[in-house]
Amino acid sequence: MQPSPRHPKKPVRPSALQAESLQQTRREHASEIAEDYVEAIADLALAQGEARVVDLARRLGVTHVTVNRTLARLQRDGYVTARPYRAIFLTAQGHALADTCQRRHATVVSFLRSLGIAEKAAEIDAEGIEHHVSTETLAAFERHLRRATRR
Amino acid sequence: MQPSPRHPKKPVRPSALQAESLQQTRREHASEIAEDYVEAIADLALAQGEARVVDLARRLGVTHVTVNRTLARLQRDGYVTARPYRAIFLTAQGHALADTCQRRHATVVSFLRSLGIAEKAAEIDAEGIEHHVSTETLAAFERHLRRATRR
DNA sequence: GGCAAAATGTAGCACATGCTACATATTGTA
DNA sequence: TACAATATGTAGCATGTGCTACATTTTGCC
Ligand SMILES: [Mn+2]
Ligand SMILES: [Mn+2]
Ligand SMILES: [Mn+2]
Ligand SMILES: [Mn+2]
Repeated sequence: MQPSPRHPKKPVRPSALQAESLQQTRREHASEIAEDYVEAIADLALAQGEARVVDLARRLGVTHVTVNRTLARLQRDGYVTARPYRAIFLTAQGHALADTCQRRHATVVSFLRSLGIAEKAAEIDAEGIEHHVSTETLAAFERHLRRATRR
Repeated sequence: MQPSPRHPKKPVRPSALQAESLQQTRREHASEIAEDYVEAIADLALAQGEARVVDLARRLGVTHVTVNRTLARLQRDGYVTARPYRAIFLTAQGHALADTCQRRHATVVSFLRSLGIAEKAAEIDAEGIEHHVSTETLAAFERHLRRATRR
């Protein structure tokens, strides 16, 4: 122990709440890659009928090796089906997640745009922010958009 | 190659932009832990005069082992000074980062609160969102706050 | 001063997520 | 149909970030 704290123990933020917040953030990070992948797969399936490893690599900004290993995880976790040298398809679970994520992504981008943020910055920031937006916050974003639109 | 795409190649989002966004998000994740640590160290230094490993562990919701290894990285990267069995202190570089992060954290929380989000949810979401807020978006949040306050 | 409790340090494991280099399969086309 | 280009797969490396179990040091207190 150290001698004398200059101030009585009065943490600016309660440790318990910050610990809880950070743990939540870590959980969100763990599911984040799955979310971005299923979103990209759904996009590609819509745009060109199917998603190939090489498309995903280009889209996600990683090598095909990384895509491959991640797809194995997604398959293990029930989000996609994939056979060697074939296209990748979403399971029902994957589709459900993709829908949720696409909708949430669009909402976050629109919300940022409504604050006057430029298209490109809105896209870039949304890609990170989207994974940390709770149901309550998403609802607040939608509420704000409805208000901004009505005017 | 696969036979015939049902639609002409018209990706919903351009691959290049999404790749760039995701790469930016990954870069932000790489600096995120450093940001949360220096913020916590600054908080603790203010509240009780110094930051100890055990305080950080409680605060960050991880074991003291994780704190230890992370502190080695922060030391390597010039954010903190630490000697065995002693308290941890921020370098000038660490202080600068902590100030920026504390200010940004406070802005994000206030912004979410101004949208009607409850205290706890605002804290939790802000802990993740803060690391993905660009200068432009932070400015927009501040602008919005000034407007909301003035009324 | 000495001892028990607390704090700190370290060894070693697991998993995620990126990479390069190289091997194999598929496909478009000459 | 063969072959070159493209796509896909795999081995092996690095780093980050979490953990448990155990060793060592420091500290509060009798
Ligand atoms: Mn994203
Ligand atoms: Mn994040
Ligand atoms: Mn944070
Ligand atoms: Mn923070």
